[in-house]
Amino acid sequence: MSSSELIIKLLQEVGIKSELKLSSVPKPEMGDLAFGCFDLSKVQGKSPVECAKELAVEVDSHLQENKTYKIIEKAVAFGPYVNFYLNSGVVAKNIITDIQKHGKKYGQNQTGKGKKVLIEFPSNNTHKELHIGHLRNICLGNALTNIFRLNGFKIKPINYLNDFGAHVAKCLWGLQKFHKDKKPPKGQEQKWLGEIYAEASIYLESHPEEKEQSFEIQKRLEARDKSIWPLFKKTRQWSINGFDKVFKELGLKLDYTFYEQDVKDNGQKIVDKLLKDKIATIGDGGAIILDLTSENLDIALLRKSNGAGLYLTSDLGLAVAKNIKYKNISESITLTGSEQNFYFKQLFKILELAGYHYKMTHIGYGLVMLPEGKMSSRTGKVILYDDVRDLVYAKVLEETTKRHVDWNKNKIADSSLKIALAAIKFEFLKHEANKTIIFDATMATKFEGFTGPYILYMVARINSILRKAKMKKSTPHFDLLKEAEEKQLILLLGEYGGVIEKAFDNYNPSVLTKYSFDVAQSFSNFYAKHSVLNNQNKELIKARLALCAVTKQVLENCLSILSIEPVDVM
RNA sequence: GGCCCCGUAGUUCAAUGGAUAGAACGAGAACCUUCUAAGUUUUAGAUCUAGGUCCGAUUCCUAGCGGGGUCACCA
Repeated sequence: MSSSELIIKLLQEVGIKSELKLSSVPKPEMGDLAFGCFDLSKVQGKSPVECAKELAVEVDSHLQENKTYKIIEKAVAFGPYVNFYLNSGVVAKNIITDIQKHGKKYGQNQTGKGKKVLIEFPSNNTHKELHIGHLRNICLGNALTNIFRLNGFKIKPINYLNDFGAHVAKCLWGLQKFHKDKKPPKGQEQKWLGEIYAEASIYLESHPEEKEQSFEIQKRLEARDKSIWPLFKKTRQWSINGFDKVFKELGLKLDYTFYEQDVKDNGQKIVDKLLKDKIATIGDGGAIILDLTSENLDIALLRKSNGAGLYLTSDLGLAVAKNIKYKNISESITLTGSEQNFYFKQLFKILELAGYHYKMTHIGYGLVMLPEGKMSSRTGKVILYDDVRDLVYAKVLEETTKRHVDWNKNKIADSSLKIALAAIKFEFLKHEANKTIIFDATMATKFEGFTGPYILYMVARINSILRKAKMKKSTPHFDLLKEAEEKQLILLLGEYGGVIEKAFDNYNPSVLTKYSFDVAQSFSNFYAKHSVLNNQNKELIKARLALCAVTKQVLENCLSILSIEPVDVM
């Protein structure tokens, strides 16, 4: 039983019936856990301060009589709160042995046992660039996948590659018009296509009279016409190969990938059915629409007047495909930028009207903006993932080379890449999901303070201590861990399970970046004030080594959720 | 204009309706004969405005101001 569960039990025993929630305490000298007497004051009709005073006395005397609560030392009233002081030794023993026992599985729960969840991301487009918006998407998706898994869900990360829309036609049109006999640089095929797409897109904006040619290509594409199909297949594969490389680098492991060209026709069938059932109607100019104004969702366009499908058409087909591939889905999550929030409200409503009733969740994360404004491929103001990685990597490489003159080139490169990816991922995960990020390159190349490298550095320092310690493993005397910094660190390690639940409840991995930083900082405080190895007391060294090892375990668990790989030395 | 999201130190971000609003970067001042200075200590510095609900509001409600997104043949 955890210390907070025990306190709740204790409060129940003295007859508290209101909702029992404990909170943390602002300063360590004021105790370790607090119970606010606000609800109680309403029930008893006294002021919260008065209630706390009486309750503290009652609880404290109950404590002294009852020997089952040796983890709780005393209860003291502070204003409207009753604060509980925990016994350092018992707390240390409980938490440290719990972490030692469960290791990588420490803090997991079974909330989602038996439930199958799909999470769909990054849902990017072939023939287009991969920019830092996609990077945020992948970082969030990876972390959410891990968070769901730790909460007991069976979660399947799936991708939906949009390989069949107008963007493909635009790119192929540009390729034929401006680059007909050119070959892409080797290994850069995907990037090359993305550049051509941007070029064609900009060109067509200022030459609308030529748009017809791109529509023409799209028609041939949808008809799988022989004049365009081989070029489509070849370039599509370039994109897919390019994405796979990035996905692998970022640690994204997909369970399955759906392609728009495979699902679009099924989407058209659903539109036909909705029309037949008189749910959808024919609107202005002969397009097929669905009036959702009564739901405050305006009008959704299901099929163009020329018969061609839209993004929405394909998304209906995707739902069909998902339910064929995966049975008994309890929840389907889609992760996109927040500019699609409205679109997904419409889509989910239409799917409901079409007879789909599992839980559908759209997570719309905030846009990634540049200090000078919104990213836009039309004006060429886009920061590509590759460029950010190269920039951060170059900076880490410089630092690592300076610090480790004795390392060989491969070791420096390998370590630098891991640190660079840690810096990037952490940077993109530390903001709350629904908030806009203003991406500043100078911030991303700083590796101090609330950053990924700071966490890795603490893990590396712990590794260094553990390497130097040559002690036999034995059960330490946890009573020896009584310094304030030790106690604070241990209590923080005990909160890990609750943090995983919170991240899950809010679909928000940022609480984990914050928590891992708190743990790393708390360890750093301990490290600065107390030496682990330079000590007369062998038993104290053993106990502190155990604390170091479990701190490392919790930090590595956090990093693993964030899909960040630690380094042994840095 | 309708709808959605956001407004907190110079900057980037925290804070289940609760104790003195926390960090990081930047600026100023310290600390490497001491387990890795990518570290630690320390000084200055903030809740957009006006109402309301509440014992108590950064948090909830209303209005306004400011920023972003979105609103049928785009993805």
